[in-house]
Amino acid sequence: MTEAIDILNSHNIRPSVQRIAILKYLLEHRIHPTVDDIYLALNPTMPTLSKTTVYNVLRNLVENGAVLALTIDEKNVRYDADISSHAHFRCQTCGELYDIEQPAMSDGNTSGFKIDNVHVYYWGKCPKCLQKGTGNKE
Amino acid sequence: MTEAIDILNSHNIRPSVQRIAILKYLLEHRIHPTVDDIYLALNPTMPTLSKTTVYNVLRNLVENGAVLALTIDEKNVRYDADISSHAHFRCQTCGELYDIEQPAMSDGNTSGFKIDNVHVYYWGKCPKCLQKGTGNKE
DNA sequence: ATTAAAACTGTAATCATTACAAAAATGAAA
DNA sequence: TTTCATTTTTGTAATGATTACAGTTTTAAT
Repeated sequence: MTEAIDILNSHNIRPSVQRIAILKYLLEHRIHPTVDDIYLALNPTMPTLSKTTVYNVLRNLVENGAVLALTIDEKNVRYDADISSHAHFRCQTCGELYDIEQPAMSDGNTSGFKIDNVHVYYWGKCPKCLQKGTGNKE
Repeated sequence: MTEAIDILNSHNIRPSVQRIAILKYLLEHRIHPTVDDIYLALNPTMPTLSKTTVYNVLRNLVENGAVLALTIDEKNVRYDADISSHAHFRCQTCGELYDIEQPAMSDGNTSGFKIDNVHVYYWGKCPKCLQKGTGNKE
């Protein structure tokens, strides 16, 4: 499909081969990958791809609002092609990063500030890990 | 004041000279400083302080919930001794980091997740920069 | 005073990210 | 379809924050 190309065009980013491949990967793998994840995933089919290009392309995508950069992980930045309004949850037990519903909050103009962007990060225990740790006792 | 000592004790962190100094600095300078800010500020009066100690102490404080680690700045982690519920705003024009009111949001148990912690990061234009850029015209 | 545990220090290593300059690709004009 | 300017990509080297580690100092209890 040409969804990646459409997105690039609509954000005024010229659809080069590398940009298409990286955005396409993000669109098809909603796992909030790191730069390394993306590079390692594309490398087999695109051996000439440079990791610098992955960094460059992602910065471009983020600056133009086509992709989100998540700093919920203390080690690496993670990337998300889903730019719709949603929050992120990091399980402190298993480390998994979830998309969760964005809570309703007073947006717009918070006491004199012009707000362009919001990120909501949650930490806690995910349903799977909650179940495991439920021995009924305490 | 012994506020720093009280906080350390209440979080079961032994109040060493370095821990008191670092937490005290955070309490008295609500500027969300970086590790370097803290190290450079304390160094003149504490020449033997090691930057590694600043890292160690801050990790300890954060792990024990005495201090917040903010990842709103893409370069460095910033630290905040105000652990009450509040959000953070980063002005994309002047770079200033503001404390702002935490919006009311559905907390507690968001669809099966046990939530321990929330960070809300806003980006946009602060009141000062909004005024500067108001030429009335468009 | 003795001693074991905890905390601190300085240096070296790690690792993500960026700078940079050369090479390649692109696209418009002739 | 050549020419040329611009954009993009690439690989290497540099940067800079953070961590690992091992030795030293401090602490607190006996």
